[in-house]
Amino acid sequence: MSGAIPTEDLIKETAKRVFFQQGHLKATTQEIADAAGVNRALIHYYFRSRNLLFDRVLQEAMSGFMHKVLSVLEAETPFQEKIGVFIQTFIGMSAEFPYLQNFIVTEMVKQPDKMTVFHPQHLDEVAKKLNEELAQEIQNNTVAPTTLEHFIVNIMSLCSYPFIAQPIIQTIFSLNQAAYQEFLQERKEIIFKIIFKEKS
Amino acid sequence: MSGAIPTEDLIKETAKRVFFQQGHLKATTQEIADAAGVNRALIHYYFRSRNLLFDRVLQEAMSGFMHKVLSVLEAETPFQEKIGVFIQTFIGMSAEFPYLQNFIVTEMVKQPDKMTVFHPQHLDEVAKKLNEELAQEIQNNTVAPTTLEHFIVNIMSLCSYPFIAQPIIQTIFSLNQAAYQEFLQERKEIIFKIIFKEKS
DNA sequence: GTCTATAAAGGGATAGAC
DNA sequence: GTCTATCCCTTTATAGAC
Repeated sequence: MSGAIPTEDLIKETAKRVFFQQGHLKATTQEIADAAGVNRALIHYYFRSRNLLFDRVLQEAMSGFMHKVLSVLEAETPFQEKIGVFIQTFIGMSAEFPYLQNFIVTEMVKQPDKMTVFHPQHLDEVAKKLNEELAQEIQNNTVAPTTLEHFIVNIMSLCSYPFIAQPIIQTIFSLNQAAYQEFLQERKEIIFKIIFKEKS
Repeated sequence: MSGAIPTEDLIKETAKRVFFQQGHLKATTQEIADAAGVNRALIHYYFRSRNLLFDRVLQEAMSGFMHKVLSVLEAETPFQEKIGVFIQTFIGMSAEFPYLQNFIVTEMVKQPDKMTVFHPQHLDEVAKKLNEELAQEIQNNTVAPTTLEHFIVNIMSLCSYPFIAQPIIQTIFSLNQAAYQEFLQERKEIIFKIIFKEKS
């Protein structure tokens, strides 16, 4: 039937789920095959090896993430609004694939060559424009003096770390699953407020 | 000779180095033995299995980290100074074991029961005191209104993430190794400034 | 305590039938 | 395209000599 998902895509989507949603970094081909409801040999038929499947899935996830984030930063909206959407988007995507950030970091330590996706061609002109806008904010005294690098890293840190370190934070503050989800949502506003100074 | 390191400690220290400084999460018993300059069988003689070695080394690292951080927060110094030391300490320890945070998270996803170290007995009273001090800062308008949980998570995020995500950030901003070390040092001041509002 | 040799298990990969 | 059976390699773990 025409509505059925091709086996290749089924395997790929299942792998994404197992890796990035369940956080099962070391999932074997057998486990992925079981989760997809297919025979293990089919993974080798379509992807030749576990590594090639892994790399392709990770590559697609990384470039998808980067693409979405960049498109937000390229938008022709006021700076503060743009950063607000950036925070929303970053947290939203992380909520969908809670372990992706962790995977990226763990993997990129081993294969730094696979990271070109994080520095696309037009990044420099995007940065140039953001730099001008940031300078304006600093002049307006809505942002504490800083560089674009620190400014961006601050936001990424504040958005990303609570997902990466979820089990630790949950334990420290004795938050159950529901409370932690609530906590993460609260952060959208908290982060915006810490980044931009109240006008007084 | 009496100055020699006992083999058991040698293995343990070597494992710490391989795991948390070199970031070799999947290091085999053979690789650890080689790095320590001992025979592989000795690892099993002293620790019985790779898992037990791994767990003990991780446990010690985690409790050491938590202990040091808590002792800073318990100090009888002014709040802002205390938080300043906290930032310095957190970044300092992360610089010594750049991959520890990553290990903890990756591992704690699999064995959440091993995490009791992150919620020691006296944590609640420490939190109570910090809460009062934070309330005072908020009243003084030196900290934007927030909860202690978000306040602490903000600091941990800002300190920890740049280590965890080093390869990504380096790529995005085209920073070489030396530039990145400089960048990390700059953050000590940057983080303090973003946490505490300038008095005006 | 330290070594060598070997067992035992787990998982990736391929051949070949259907 | 999909399955079963099998091979092969890696790595952990143990037995036993020194």
